[in-house]
Amino acid sequence: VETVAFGETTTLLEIASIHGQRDSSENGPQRSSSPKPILATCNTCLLQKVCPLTSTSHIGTPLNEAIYEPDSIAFTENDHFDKIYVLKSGSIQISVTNPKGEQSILGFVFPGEMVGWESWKFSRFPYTIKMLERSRLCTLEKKNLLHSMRISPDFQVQLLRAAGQQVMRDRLSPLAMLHGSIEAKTAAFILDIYTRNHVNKHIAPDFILSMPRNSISSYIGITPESLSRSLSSLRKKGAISVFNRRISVLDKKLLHTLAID
Amino acid sequence: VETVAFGETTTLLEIASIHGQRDSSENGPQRSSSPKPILATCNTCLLQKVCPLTSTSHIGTPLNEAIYEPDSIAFTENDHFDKIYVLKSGSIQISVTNPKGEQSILGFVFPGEMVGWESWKFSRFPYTIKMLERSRLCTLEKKNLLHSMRISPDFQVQLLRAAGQQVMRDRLSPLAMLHGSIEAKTAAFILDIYTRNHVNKHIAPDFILSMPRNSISSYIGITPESLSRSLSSLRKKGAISVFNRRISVLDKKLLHTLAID
DNA sequence: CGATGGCTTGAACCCCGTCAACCTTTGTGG
DNA sequence: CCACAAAGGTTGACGGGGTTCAAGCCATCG
Repeated sequence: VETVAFGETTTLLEIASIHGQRDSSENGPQRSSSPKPILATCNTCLLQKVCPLTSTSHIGTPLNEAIYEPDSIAFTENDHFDKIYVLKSGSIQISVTNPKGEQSILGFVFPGEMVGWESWKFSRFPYTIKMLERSRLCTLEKKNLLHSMRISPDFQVQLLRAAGQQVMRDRLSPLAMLHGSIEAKTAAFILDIYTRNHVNKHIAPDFILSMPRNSISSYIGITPESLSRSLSSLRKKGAISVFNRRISVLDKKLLHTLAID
Repeated sequence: VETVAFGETTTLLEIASIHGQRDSSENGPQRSSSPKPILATCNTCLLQKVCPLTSTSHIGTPLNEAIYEPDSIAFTENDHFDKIYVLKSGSIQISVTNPKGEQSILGFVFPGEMVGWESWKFSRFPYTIKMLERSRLCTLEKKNLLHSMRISPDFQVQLLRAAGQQVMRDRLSPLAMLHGSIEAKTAAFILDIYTRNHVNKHIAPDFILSMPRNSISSYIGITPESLSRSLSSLRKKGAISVFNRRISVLDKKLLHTLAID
C-alpha cells in the first residue's frame, strides 16, 4: 500500500511539472522510436475538444504530451507503469499474449479515450499497447492526479466520470461483437468503430481502418478468412463499401439490423 | 456537470450518515423484496476481510448495508442510480437486454467486488443486477466518496486501486472464455469462478454454482446443450466432478491445460 | 402423485475453421 | 524504373464442431 503525501501548498502549475522526459539514449530495435515529448499547456492544446479532462480548473496546466510513430510499442507486458494516458489523436491497439503464446487483441483505443486505469492497482503493465498510426498521447502522472483530485472537486468529478465512461465502453463494446454469426459480429464491429470515431465530428460515412485484418478478426474472435467473407457479404448487401482499409457506411440502418443477427 | 461542494469541517462520521433507508412502502411484485437496511460501522463489520475499502482512516465509519433475497432485482435498466456497491456476501448476475429483446449475461459479481462504477458518468442504470442468492450489499454514496477521497489520501488511493482491479478483472475475465472450443471456454469459466471465490479462503476443491446453466452458457457464448456436453466431457476426463450445481475441481492443472485449448 | 422447469442426451444439418492456392499491395535494392 | 520478395488480403473446397430441434430424464414443490 503506497500512500503519496503532498504538501498542501503545491500549486496546479507545479504539480504537473514535466517528469520523465524519457531518456534519449537509443533503445533496442523493437522498442518505441523515441517518442518526442512536447511541452504545452491545456489551454494551448489543439486537441481540447476530444479530451475528457479539460476541466476549467485545469486549463493553464502544463501537460506532458508525446508523439509516437506508427507501429511503435509504447509499453509492453510487465513494464513498470504508474501513469495513465489520454489518446489525443491516432489510434492504439491493446493486446496480450495468451497462454498459447499468441497475441490476443483486447481492443482498440480512439481519440478521447483513456488507457492504463489499471495502474491504480497494478505496477506492471499487463498489456502491450502498439500505435496503429502516428499518435499523440497525453501522460497523466498518478501522484499528480491524486493531488489534483483533492484540491479541485471539478477535476475530481471529471476524472471519475471519464473513468466511468471507459468502464462502460470496455464492458459494452465487446458484448455486441462476441455473439451471433460472423456477419453480425462484423457489422457490430464496424458500427462500433464508426460511432467511436464520429463523436463530436461531422457525419462522414467513411473512415479508414487503422488496424490490419487479422487484428480485427482476432478481436471479434473469428478467422481472417471469415472476416474477409463477411465483409464481402455486407458489401453485396449494400450495407457498406470496402476499398482496402477504407470503409464507407452506406446503410447504417441495415447494418444495425444485421448486427443483431 | 454536477459539482458537489462540502464544508471542509465535515467529519468522516458525518459524511457517511445513512441516506436513503429505502422507502418501506410495498413495491411492485417483481421488484426487490424490500432489502433490509442494516446500521453498522466498518469496524464492527463482519466482512472486513473481503472489503476492498477497509482503509484505516475509514474504520469506524457507519455503513449502509442491506440484505437482498435470492432472485430479487436490486436495479433494473434505466433506473436512476448514483451509488456504488460493494458485494460483501452472496453473488450477483449482471445482464442487459440486447437489441433482440433477449437477456444477455454480462457477468457475475462475487464478494469483495464492486458494482456500479459507471455511475460516475451515467445516471441511468445500464444493467439489470439480480441476486443469485441471499446477498449482502454495502452501499457507497457518490458524494460521500468524493468527499472522503479529498480528506483522506489513504482512502482515495484505496478506492482507486479497487477500481483499477475491477477494470482489470472486467477486461481479462471474459478474454479466456470467449475464444477456443466449448471445452476450453467451460474450463476457463470454472477456473475463473474458482479463483474468484477462493481468494483469502482455505483451499477447498469444490463450490456451488449459484447461477443456472443457461446463464453460464449465455455468458460464455454457447448453447446450454453445448455446456452440458462440455461439462460431461470435463468430468469424463477427470478434471472435475459435477453433481447438480456442485462442482469439484479434481485436477486444476489439467483444467488449465484444457482451458488454453 | 402429477406438474413444472431445469438439465441432459441423441441425431441431423450447416455454419465456420482449416488448408491451400492465388491475388494485391508494400517495401527494398539494383 | 523495374524486379523481386515478403507481407497482407481474398477466394475456393472440404470436413468437423456446434447449433438446432426433439425427446427424455431428473429435480423441486404444490
